[in-house]
Amino acid sequence: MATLSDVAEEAGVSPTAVSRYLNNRIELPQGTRDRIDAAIAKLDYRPNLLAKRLSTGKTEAISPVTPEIGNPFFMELAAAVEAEAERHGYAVYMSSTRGDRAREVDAIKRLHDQHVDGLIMMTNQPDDGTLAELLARHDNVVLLDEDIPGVSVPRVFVENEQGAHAATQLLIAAGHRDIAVISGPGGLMSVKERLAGFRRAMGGAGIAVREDWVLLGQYSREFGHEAAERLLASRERPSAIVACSDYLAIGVLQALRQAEVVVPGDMSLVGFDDMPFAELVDPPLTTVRQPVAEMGRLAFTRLLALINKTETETMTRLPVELVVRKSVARFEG
Amino acid sequence: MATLSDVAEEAGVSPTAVSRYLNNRIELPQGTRDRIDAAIAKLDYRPNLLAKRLSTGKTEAISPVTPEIGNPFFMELAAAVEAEAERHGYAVYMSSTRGDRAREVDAIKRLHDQHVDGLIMMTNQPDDGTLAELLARHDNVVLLDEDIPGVSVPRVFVENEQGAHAATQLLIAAGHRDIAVISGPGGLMSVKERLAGFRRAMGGAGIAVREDWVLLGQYSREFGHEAAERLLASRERPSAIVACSDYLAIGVLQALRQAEVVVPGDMSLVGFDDMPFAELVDPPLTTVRQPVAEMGRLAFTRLLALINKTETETMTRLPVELVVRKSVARFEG
DNA sequence: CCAGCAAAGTAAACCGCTTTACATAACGAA
DNA sequence: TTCGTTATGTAAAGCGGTTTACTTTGCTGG
Repeated sequence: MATLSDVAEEAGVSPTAVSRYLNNRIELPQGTRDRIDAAIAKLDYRPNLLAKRLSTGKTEAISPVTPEIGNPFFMELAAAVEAEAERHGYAVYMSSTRGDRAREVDAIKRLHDQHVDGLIMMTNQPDDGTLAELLARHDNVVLLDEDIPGVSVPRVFVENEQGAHAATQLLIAAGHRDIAVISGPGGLMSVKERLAGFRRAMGGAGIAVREDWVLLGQYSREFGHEAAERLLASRERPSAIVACSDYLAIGVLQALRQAEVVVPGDMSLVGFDDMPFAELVDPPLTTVRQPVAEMGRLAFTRLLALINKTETETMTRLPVELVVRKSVARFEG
Repeated sequence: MATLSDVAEEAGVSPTAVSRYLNNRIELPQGTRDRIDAAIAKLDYRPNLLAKRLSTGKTEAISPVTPEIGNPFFMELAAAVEAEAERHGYAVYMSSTRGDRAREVDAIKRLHDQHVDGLIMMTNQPDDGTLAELLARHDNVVLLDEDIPGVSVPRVFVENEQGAHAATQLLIAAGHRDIAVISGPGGLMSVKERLAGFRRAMGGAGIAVREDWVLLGQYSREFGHEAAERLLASRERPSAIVACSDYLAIGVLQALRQAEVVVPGDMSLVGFDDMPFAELVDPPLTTVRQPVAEMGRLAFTRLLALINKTETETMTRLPVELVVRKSVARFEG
């Protein structure tokens, strides 16, 4: 592998000249430039990024940290981040934490170790304070999709409250009054906000919320399944369910199918996220779409600003959109 | 950020001593060890990986290269690789090529740039020779899931032929004789092999393969849709379809639903891959499961062997498994 | 009493690049 | 002729580790 010095020697100049030339820090006459270019081509020189990084202290790389690789929502988000980062010449190193606190901590430390210039954190579990404390000591982090309370960094979220409100209103408008809601861990911002949106819609229609129909657990298929079974087991059944994540909705769908409850005939259902499979399931799922591409794009933009010290704290809320498919029917009392 | 020298000074020894101690290249008396440990703790020293890598030329990192982030199959594969790599203390940098030749080339060059010690390549388009030529000049690459003809590196594939054979036999055993097959780009090894399996099963049952029912295109939902429409438009319809990827199967399913062809009543369907959504669609898809976790694990193991120079070329075939769900029915002539 | 050896380190070069401060030559102006 | 500029570079010190080849010291055995 050719080095900078090899090129310099080949071109008959000093390594300094080559380095500065390549970084546009010097004006050289045409002749010299040609010789250097020729040497680079001849030797197939490619700068050693490691050395460059060590020397400059900049890595030109960022890392989206996602809880689950394999979760389509986070992957779409990460892909969006990647696309935008690439446009700006930044390398992207994806890392997944599998919802493991220790791995989240690792990711942050990796930033500290200069692996990357910045982090875009996504998480799906409530923080016990560990992350907040760690993040407080680091620069160049932006939070995406979910909050970590107590840290003051740029944040990119969606209108969770409005989304859940719209979803619930759709059900109410279809004549439903007995509506259950299934959501993730009570500690998460998104859970609280979506729940708030649900309550506001119910309140607005003058319907009392039955607290035994408010089921909080994990944002997982398994919990969706379990929650739906619990609802079916209760003496009075709701006629509609708001699932605060498409993962939950899928679980619900499975449980209902097993119980031979027809969606939307016997039970209406609306999800949240609009994951890629939402339109593939049976029936195609009515759900609240998050603007994934825009979220990723914006998160990177914020991070870049942070890296270049042109920004401190900001929080952005992106709008969501109700996507009506086939999982909601009119309630025929 | 504390450096090795800081630690050395604090402990009253030379940087060399600290370095060698940390890398287990020297035996030091208890007292010295304690002083170094104390200094490390006091200064919260963390080695600078960049410097370490520059110095040693080893990165202790690998990179799975996948065509599409967002494709659950590749993501599961990547996750499996990651899990195994982590067990061995290797960092994992995921990169996606979006099926773009230029980005595949980039990924290989990154290896050359010493970003990573090795690559696990996945691809989903036939190579025009570019990749083969590039790979021939590089060490430490292993191919996963799909072949790139003409390169001699370790490879981890599945029994494509057997899988398609089993799937087709299932249909034949259910009484079907008019069977169509939909697959990806004809240049891909997996396509050829799955097609071969299909033909062997048909031949074994003494059924002639109708070549106008052999539809090759892309491994995508769109092509699945298109191919299914083509089959429906033909005067004689098959009674069953072998889709050589679950992505294709999903597209087929959509087209059939639109045409109000009931699966499996009017048309039986079997997929390939067993992607996570396969059991979520309607009807749950009968498909051929690839042992994703084992594939990822093995690919990393091979790569590690390669890095440590303990292996040259090998090719492993992992068995697949037919997962019977609800998309196949008996043919009632 | 001293050669010889093990124990406990260390000096300095190196990995490949960047950057600051300085050098040399040529040229025009005073 | 001499001086100041400008154009065209260069030497050398980092960045933070690793590693090879030594050195020093103390002990042991003959």
